Amino acid sequence: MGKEILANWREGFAFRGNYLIIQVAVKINNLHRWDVSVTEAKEIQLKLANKIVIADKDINPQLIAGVDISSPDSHGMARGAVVVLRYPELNIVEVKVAKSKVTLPYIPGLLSFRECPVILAVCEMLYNTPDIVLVDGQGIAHPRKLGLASHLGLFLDLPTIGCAKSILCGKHEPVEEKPGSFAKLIHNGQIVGAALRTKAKVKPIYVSIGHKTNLTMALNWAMKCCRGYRLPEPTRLAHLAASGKLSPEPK
DNA sequence: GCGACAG
DNA sequence: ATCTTGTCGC
Repeated sequence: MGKEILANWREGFAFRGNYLIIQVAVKINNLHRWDVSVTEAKEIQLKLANKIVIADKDINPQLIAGVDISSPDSHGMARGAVVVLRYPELNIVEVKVAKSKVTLPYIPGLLSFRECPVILAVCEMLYNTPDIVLVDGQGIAHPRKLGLASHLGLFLDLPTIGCAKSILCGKHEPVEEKPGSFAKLIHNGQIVGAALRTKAKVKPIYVSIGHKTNLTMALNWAMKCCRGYRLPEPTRLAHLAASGKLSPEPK
């Protein structure tokens, strides 16, 4: 691994095209040897979190994307998927799927180091540039304010929204049953996101700012991308694509 | 010290 | 994330 690349990663300026060779190091019970300790990875997150931009104005998206990765197979290969939909119809404009080697184990709080390379690799294949990207994971609703959606947003330099299926940190009051209802997610006395009821009688999803968005936008666009399922179409379809259940060709 | 813990 | 069939309800 080039020191330059690592240095750039540390500063949050890893170059597009080079991120695949970035190896972020994590040492876990002496089972693995990596290049950066857990402590260092957390310090990197704190630095990157300072670069997150909160949008002051909304946007009128024409293209909304969703990203996800499959769980790695026995060889550590995972499929990354990105689906681009046209808004408001939500019809498929582009689907890309690509396999990458996953090098890090899953560690709560460090998910982005595991998934970013896979997702960035597939996003590099995109012909279209989405206006917003919905991500299957937290944004700033994270112990160090740098969930997958935020980390990805910095690398893509695009507005991102975290749409997680469960809580990483924070608490909230019960959410009304009516779709569109939400309850603020509070962590350390701060509003870090919200539990959003996307569908009646189904558990809420957890929405938070990724990058270049704000909570109002995040809730609004996540909700407007829902079509009768618990998950918004972009991440729902990306999940299907990653698990090989959606043709990697435009319909 | 103990539990919690995105995917 | 994953192991897993049918089934109850809108």
